[in-house]
Amino acid sequence: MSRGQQGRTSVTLPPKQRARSAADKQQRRAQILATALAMWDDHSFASFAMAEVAARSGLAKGTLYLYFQTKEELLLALLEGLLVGWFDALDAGLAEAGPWDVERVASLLCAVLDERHALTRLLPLAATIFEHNIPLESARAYKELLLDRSARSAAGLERCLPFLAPGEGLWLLLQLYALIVGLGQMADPAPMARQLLDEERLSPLRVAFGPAFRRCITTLLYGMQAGK
Amino acid sequence: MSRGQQGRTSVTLPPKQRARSAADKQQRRAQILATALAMWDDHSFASFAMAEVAARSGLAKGTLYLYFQTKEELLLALLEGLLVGWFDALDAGLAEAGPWDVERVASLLCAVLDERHALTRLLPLAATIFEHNIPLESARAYKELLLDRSARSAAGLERCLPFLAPGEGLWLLLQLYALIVGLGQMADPAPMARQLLDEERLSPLRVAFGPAFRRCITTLLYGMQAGK
Amino acid sequence: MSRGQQGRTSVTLPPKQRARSAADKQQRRAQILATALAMWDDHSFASFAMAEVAARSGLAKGTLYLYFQTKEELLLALLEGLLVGWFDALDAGLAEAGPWDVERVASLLCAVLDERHALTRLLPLAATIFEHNIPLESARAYKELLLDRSARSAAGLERCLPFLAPGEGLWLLLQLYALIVGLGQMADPAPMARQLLDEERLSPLRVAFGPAFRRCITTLLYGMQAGK
Amino acid sequence: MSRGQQGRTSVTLPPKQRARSAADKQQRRAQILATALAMWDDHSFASFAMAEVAARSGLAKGTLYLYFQTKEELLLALLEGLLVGWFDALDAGLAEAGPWDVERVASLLCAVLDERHALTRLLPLAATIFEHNIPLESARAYKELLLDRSARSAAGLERCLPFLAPGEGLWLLLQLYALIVGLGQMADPAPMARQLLDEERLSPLRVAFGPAFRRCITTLLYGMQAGK
DNA sequence: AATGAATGAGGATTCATTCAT
DNA sequence: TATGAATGAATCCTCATTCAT
Repeated sequence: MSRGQQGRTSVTLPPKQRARSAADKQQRRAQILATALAMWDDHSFASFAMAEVAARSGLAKGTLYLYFQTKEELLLALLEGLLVGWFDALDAGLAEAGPWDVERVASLLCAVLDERHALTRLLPLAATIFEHNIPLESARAYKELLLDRSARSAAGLERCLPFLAPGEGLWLLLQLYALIVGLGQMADPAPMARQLLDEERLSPLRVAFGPAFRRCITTLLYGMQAGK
Repeated sequence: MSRGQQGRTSVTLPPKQRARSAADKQQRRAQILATALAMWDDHSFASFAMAEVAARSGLAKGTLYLYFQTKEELLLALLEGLLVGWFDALDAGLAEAGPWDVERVASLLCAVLDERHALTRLLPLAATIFEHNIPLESARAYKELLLDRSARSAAGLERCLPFLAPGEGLWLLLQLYALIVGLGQMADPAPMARQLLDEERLSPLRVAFGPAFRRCITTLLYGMQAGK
Repeated sequence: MSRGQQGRTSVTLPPKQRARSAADKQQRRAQILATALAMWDDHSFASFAMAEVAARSGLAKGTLYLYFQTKEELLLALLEGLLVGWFDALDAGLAEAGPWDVERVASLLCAVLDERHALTRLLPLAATIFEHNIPLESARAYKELLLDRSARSAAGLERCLPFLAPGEGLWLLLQLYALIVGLGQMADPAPMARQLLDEERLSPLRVAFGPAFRRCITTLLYGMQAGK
Repeated sequence: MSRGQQGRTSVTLPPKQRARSAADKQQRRAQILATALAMWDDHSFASFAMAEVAARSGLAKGTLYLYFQTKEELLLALLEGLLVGWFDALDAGLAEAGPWDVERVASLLCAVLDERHALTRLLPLAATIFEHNIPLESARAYKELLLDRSARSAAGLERCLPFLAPGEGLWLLLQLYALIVGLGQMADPAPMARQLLDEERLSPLRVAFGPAFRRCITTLLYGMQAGK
């Protein structure tokens, strides 16, 4: 009988307790990712330190390396988790009954991202991650996940927005990725940049992610519709 | 006869030769930036090492610091130079006589960026630079440059595209920045990512910057036009 | 049988062997300090390099930073250790039964310092250390240690030398610190200075720390006694 | 006719003007030393930068090296100047008619130092200077100066204080050097140390140079007198 | 004599990763 | 499985000094 079945009601495996069963290990992995997610809010890739992940997880540094081969693999796993959540929410939304118009789709796309602020900071990181040392297999798994889920959601979009030609759903998603990355970066400035933007003179450069994202999406959708 | 009187036609000041006049110094500075620009193609912010800039420039490490106080200041200067060139070309294009339609503006915007591939990799770096140690004044100078030139070009855009309401020119430019950053990141993958995208199965994720950028711009412009 | 059970009699932990227990770590720390102490003999603050400490300790540079946050903290720890030893010896000496006269106290003070030659070179360093980057807390801890131990020893001195008024014990110690620093500097010249002092003509400038210190102390004590 | 005789009333040679005559050169040297003296107040040996001396002098860095072979030689020259002034003042004071008692001599010694605060910060530096690269001849010149002037002043002291045995004058001076160094260091703490000493708890460690120096001298002199 | 651009050795510190326990 | 001490490569930046002009 595994420890996991001994009536332990807590969902979380106490740190420093050995994860013996596969389920325990999965849980530990998830805990590490949860810690990393929380940390990510106030860290850049460079300042995101494995030592701090370990400390915040209540684990030793070496233990992290039992679950993730490198720092990059850990961050990639984090990104995957967020993306899956995002796709799930999007697909669920698109599965609802119509009628769909541009505004409703825009609302859905914004709502789905709204709860996933970390994604806007993590998605641009993907490029940085891939510049570094990650196992080819992890990289391929990520790309395949991205493609498969994109294809599925693209189909949903094409279903809800009849003016989209075949293939335009995927193209729309690619544009969204670009906007998430680009607007995310502008809307989330480093402390010094934020300080500068607080100056009245520079205020026109301020960008609020939510409204800007919505405005972009809407414009894009109307543009695609008009293109017919 | 001094070197200065030899009608030196060469544009490049030989390394290790003292840059005495203001012009010489400007030239040396430009050389360093040119070296940095070339290096930037295969380096991330973290791997971009001052030692390598020096070595590639044929200069000593310390010499770099005569021209740029920090690594960040060097990279910010690089970005500024590219941006200024981009704005100049854009403004020059917009100054030509009309008639302007969406397609012509899109063509201009693409053409202007086409020769400035490095910009798509450097613009997203700005966020990283600002996270690090640069003098507040350098940061402010950059932001003000960005704002001033954006405002000027925005006016040009509003002149050429009558359907743009006041303020929409700047908004359009902000969208462009986001797209440059976002699409740039997707179109310029790290070596490992590129290798993966070469696999047939993942080919739908391939993005060619030029066409994608043009398609986005066109869609956005039609969308803004339709919004009237 | 683990290393820990082998009745390890050696006082020194072999370099590169992991210091696992708290005792091991304390020992490693002490080893580093011992290395630093030996090095200090032929180094100034500026030339005292962490790389050399590491090399001489048979450890990696990074390892030093597991035990001391900065170079300054290491040197401050070295100074603290020497001071504590000095105070301990002084207090032990003063605890012995009297009768105490000036000569006996002078003898004690000299004897106590005699075995701690490094102190005369390290005490003046304190000023330099404090000019640099150390945590405020480390600095305060040092100052409080110095004050507490000084106060305790001052009490001992006042007990043994009845002609000392309350407060004069501490004042005497402050004078001693000044003499240790000042005479220490004169008695321990740099190689070039030593070479010069070897010249017959300059011999009057030679100072032997021990006798000079004793002569100063004696004079001071007689002076304080006469002041009554 | 040298430029120096052309009725130039200013005592100072304008920076960047060539020093042609020997007198001009001497003047330029003196200017550099004056600048260095002013700088020394807020600099340690390490932070005392030749570049700043040059800038403050209105000269180029290279020019300094026409007058002083190394940074250390410059500082040694500065120390020599201060010492000579100190000895001059001391000898002048001792030349006045008696009667001399301990208090009057102490007053003289304090007064003579009082105007030369920089000396208390520079004298301890001598050791550091000699640890570095200075020409042997400069070093010997300094030592001989120190010895000669010490001998002369020692004679003056022995004349004024009849209880001093032959040789005790020089010994007294050596003690003074030690006290200047030692007390100087305690009385002139680095900013962080000063901040700590401002805390009430650590106030007993505060030392005011003037009173402390006087008290020490007095005690020493009474001690030497009593030793008869 | 004056300049100041160029030099380049040198040092502190960080942190992902390993591996002995 | 968990640990965490040890590693060591890697990087930015300083500054006394030189030397071509």
